[in-house]
Amino acid sequence: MRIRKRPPTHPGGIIRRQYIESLSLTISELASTLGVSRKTLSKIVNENGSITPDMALRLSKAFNTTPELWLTLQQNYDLWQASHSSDDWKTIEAIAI
Amino acid sequence: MRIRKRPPTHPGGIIRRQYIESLSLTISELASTLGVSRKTLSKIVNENGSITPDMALRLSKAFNTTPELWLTLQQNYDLWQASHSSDDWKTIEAIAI
DNA sequence: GACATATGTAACCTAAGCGGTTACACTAAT
DNA sequence: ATTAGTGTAACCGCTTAGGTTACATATGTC
Repeated sequence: MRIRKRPPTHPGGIIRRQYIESLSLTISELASTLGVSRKTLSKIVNENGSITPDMALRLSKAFNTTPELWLTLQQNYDLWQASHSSDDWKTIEAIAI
Repeated sequence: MRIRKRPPTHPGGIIRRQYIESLSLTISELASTLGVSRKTLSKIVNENGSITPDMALRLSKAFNTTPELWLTLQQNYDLWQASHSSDDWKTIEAIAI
């Protein structure tokens, strides 16, 4: 796999820069639009919460994107975190084919 | 988004057909190779468990694939489930751009 | 200055998921 | 009959998502 030195962009940063700041939304407004609590969106935007499949569907409707976009961002982020939080998996031997 | 009538293939089914059956592995053997409990792998193979980022890394080492492959399969599966378990997100209005 | 709004965050709750061990019943092969 | 492999249940601990409520801190606006 490709090795990244720094963590991939957290989806929350993209929501903040590409949508909230660009469109002059407030977190409270957007949370209301998405039908989630202010806390839930705030955690994500501050890169302290995760995009769940349900949230990905909501974002895709609000921003006219695909839900996969958001989940893939989250996936890349989670994968980087997992690969740096333990070394166990590195010693697994490939199964002969 | 594209509409699928039936749920996307669960990653567990692929592990079963493409690896366990094709290579005549046992679940116990593979669990041991992956460094997880038999229960954890069994749940996944029986399509009752999820591929976590950690598990994706383990599978990628054992099968010489990318971890993204496994996570994307799981993502597609989870997304389909989420989109069919509630209709809340369907009524969200797109934000004007 | 007084007030309202937006925000981050903490405390608390419920519900759920993951992963582990142990144990039991079932099946299939030897 | 015995063994190996399996599904699965019961239990544990830990973590997380999401909600509500409440507080302190800005940053406005009148």
